[in-house]
Amino acid sequence: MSYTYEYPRPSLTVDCVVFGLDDDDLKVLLIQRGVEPFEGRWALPGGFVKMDESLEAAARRELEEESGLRPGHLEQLFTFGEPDRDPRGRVITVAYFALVKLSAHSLRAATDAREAAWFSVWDTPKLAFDHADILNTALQRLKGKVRYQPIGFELLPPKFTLTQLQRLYEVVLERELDKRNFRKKILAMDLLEELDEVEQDVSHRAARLYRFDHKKYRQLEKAGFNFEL
Amino acid sequence: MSYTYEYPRPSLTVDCVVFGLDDDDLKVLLIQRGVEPFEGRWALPGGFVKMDESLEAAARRELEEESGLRPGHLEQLFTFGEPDRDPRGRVITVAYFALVKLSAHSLRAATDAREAAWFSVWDTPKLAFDHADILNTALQRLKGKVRYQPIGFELLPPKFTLTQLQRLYEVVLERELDKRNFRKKILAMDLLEELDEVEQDVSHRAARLYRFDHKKYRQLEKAGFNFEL
DNA sequence: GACTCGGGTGTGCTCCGGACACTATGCCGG
DNA sequence: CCGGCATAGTGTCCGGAGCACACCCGAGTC
Repeated sequence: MSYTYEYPRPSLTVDCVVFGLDDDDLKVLLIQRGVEPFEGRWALPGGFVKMDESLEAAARRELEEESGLRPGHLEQLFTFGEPDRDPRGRVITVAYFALVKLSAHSLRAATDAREAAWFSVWDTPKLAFDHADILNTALQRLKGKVRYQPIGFELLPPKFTLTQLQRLYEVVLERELDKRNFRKKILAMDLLEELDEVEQDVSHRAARLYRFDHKKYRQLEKAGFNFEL
Repeated sequence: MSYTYEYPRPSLTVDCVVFGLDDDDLKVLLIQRGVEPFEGRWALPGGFVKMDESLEAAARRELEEESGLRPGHLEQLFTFGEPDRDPRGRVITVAYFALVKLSAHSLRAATDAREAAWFSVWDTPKLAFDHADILNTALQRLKGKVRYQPIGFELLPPKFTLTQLQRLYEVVLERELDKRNFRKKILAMDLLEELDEVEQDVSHRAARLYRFDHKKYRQLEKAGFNFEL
């Protein structure tokens, strides 16, 4: 089966930049390419868009196929379409930006035998295509967005301590925050549910656990409230 | 000449949402379609991407061809790719968002005889395809972006009064601002060059003219300064 | 020369953000 | 059992920014 058109057409792919948080390290999911071009190189997970699926559905599908992950947050990032970005010819890629709770998932072997692994975003191997640009763009987006939308919670386990939350912001924003001011501010928003539980298995005083209240956030959002840290 | 591929491929277009400011009204550029589908309907300017041009270049080219405009600001907005968004088949469109100084340009007749015209963004005719969604997305982007990046100046003539500038923000943000606070804030940024000129042909006291100092802005930007209104 | 229409200016109060250091609690090891 | 250690958890003060507010100015018109 083949397809013929009057004018040439580019290929269309999606690529996903998936972030996860591992204690004090921000990780990105990469897969090792099993075919040319860039065979053996690490790259962002992604692939071709099917003719009857939406772009976002394609991103979810590729991510599921290549890593087994189902992200808690997924949004379109940017479309990369420089004519020479792929040596095989004109390929446009719609990049997506995703967050997963690293604690909750273990990586499944990719279906097509390529390896998938988490890398620190500050120390990635050389990437295929223009994927370094894409990763960079995603990092900027994360940095910008985390401050005025409560998406950071998608990186943490459902129950977390305030210190974990603060660490998350410190890692993403690349600067230290004052503990008291941070707690004051985040608690004042009244978006965290204080649980009757504390963390387990620590060799010091255990911290209280909190949960993010999605329902309350949606209510406040409707009422014109703006999350801002 | 025809082109044959092993797998089906979508078509790729760009569409531009071009905003201009006409006194107290925010305008968007639309063109009237001369061919099916949606013949006679108004739509965003745009067209197919050539195989050897970048996405942004395609946006600029289409805009120039269909209206003669060269925008002062152009950035990628979002990529729309729902499978059914175009009745002719699968068409992905990369939407761009542009600002022009309406004062400086007159609309050239479109080369392909379709009509181009400015419409108030609050009162547009029914648009072709999903262009109403695209316009909406662009409006949100403009609203969000104008507050923390000095792109609003691209909508004003090179020399403008503070009242004009304030009106611009009021129109875009859809709320009134306090005159004194606005002036205090914008002047405190030290980004406006006060000229030795005043506006002409007004039947009341003439207001002083200012110019935006791009060079100074780039300096401050490098030094970590954040525009914010 | 009086009127009209926007232009242009300063102050005080309030609230928010940021700097800052000590006590509390639980575990561990000696 | 007691002391040490590691992190949890908490309140105050100060300065600057945001906001509300009202009057005189200058130019053109009639």
